[in-house]
Amino acid sequence: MREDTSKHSIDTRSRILDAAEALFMEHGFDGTSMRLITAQAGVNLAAINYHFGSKELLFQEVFRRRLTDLNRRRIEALDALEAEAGGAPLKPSRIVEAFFGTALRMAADVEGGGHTFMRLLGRTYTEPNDFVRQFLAEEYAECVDRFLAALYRALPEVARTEILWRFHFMMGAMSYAIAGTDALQLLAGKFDDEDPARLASRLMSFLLGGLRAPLADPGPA
Amino acid sequence: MREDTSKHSIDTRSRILDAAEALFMEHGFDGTSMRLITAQAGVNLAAINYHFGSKELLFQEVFRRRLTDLNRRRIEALDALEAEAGGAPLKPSRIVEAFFGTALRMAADVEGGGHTFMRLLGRTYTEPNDFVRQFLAEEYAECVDRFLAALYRALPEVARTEILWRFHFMMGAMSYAIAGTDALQLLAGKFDDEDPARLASRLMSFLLGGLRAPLADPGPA
DNA sequence: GTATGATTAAAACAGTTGTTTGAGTTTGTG
DNA sequence: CACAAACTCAAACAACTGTTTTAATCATAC
Repeated sequence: MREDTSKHSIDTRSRILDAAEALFMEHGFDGTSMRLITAQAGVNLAAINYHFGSKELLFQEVFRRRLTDLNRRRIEALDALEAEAGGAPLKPSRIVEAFFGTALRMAADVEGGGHTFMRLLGRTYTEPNDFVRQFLAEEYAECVDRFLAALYRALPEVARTEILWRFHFMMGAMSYAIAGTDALQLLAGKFDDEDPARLASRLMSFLLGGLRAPLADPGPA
Repeated sequence: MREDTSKHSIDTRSRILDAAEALFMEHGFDGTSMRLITAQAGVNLAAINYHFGSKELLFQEVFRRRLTDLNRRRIEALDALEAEAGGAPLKPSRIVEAFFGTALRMAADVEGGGHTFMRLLGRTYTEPNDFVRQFLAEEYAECVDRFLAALYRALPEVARTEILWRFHFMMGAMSYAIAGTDALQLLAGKFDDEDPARLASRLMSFLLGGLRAPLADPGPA
């Protein structure tokens, strides 16, 4: 519950956060018990409720400590693009790169924990828990609004609904790509080595291809 | 545990399966209790263990009764394509249409339960439970092998690793698109009405755009 | 050193989990 | 009708859930 205090406790806090991040990623929210987290972190069971208040609040803190950073960096990248363009509309591919490239760079950081977190994030997009969805939506709101506005301006001739859908599809491809590479080995066998580093460039060209694809036939009304 | 028997029990069985399908979709495997399922199905708590053996086996049966059908239809569509081509290599877009279009048509069937199931399936790709992943991988193996082989033959000049990745990305975009339309409202507000019917054509043109995108720069080795 | 507050520790809390039991009811067959 | 199998039911099982409590330990300022 405390904000932050002596060095004694900040160690316990971050040990809990690290263990929780890895375990939530592996087993989901409902599948991860407090006893599992505290055992892996090497702290007492009551420490979670003492430091975070509840399991839900711990979960939110696991996200907040990284997601705030991620979305801030995304917005900074967009700011830089707009400053560079000086009022002129941006290239859609640059916008997409700013949003997804930033995330993919975080996912490539294995030692710092960014990789684990991005896998957790990818899975959490489809988490069934209500409070998780609402929390994520709030945490994303500002960043998504900024990027959608930029895309609307960059593609004035395209219906906004279509841009929304494409953005949605791109989110899905990225989430799944990050969350699923070593999770569900549906395409078993052939993925293994050397690849994670090149995931970013592969995914990015796929996303841009999808973004640039001709709009679908509206079909029979 | 029984294979199938009197009309008394097949009603109980399918009532359980229907309730479980909807609840697993809404709350996930760990988040759905047996008491919740049996209450919604209007049957006794012990009925699940009696008819299916365990919660895990019920979960698998929820998938098997629809997934077997889906993948069989996919393979039939591919068979039809190959018969029509008579030995000539297929157009990649036709292959992709056979795989994803079949799924999207199932997802468009709201009354028959296909919609609910496909949303469940989309979420389950990133389910953290071990037995779920292994079960899905087995259930998909034959179908995925057939379609990958077809894509390899249709795109002989493209490295197989690249095809694998693109297939992976396409799976992600579709899963997320189906599972997430009314789940995580990250792109809140603007999706609502009239759209679900046109999801298929929108997604398909996005997927094909991604599939046709120029290959990524291999980058620094 | 002693007092003060922050942190940790072990134990217990009430509630929920999936599963099993054993008696009851229904169903189909001779 | 009688018999046996299939099925349903309420109750209980032990194990586990997140949380709280109470006492012990630690760090720090006076």
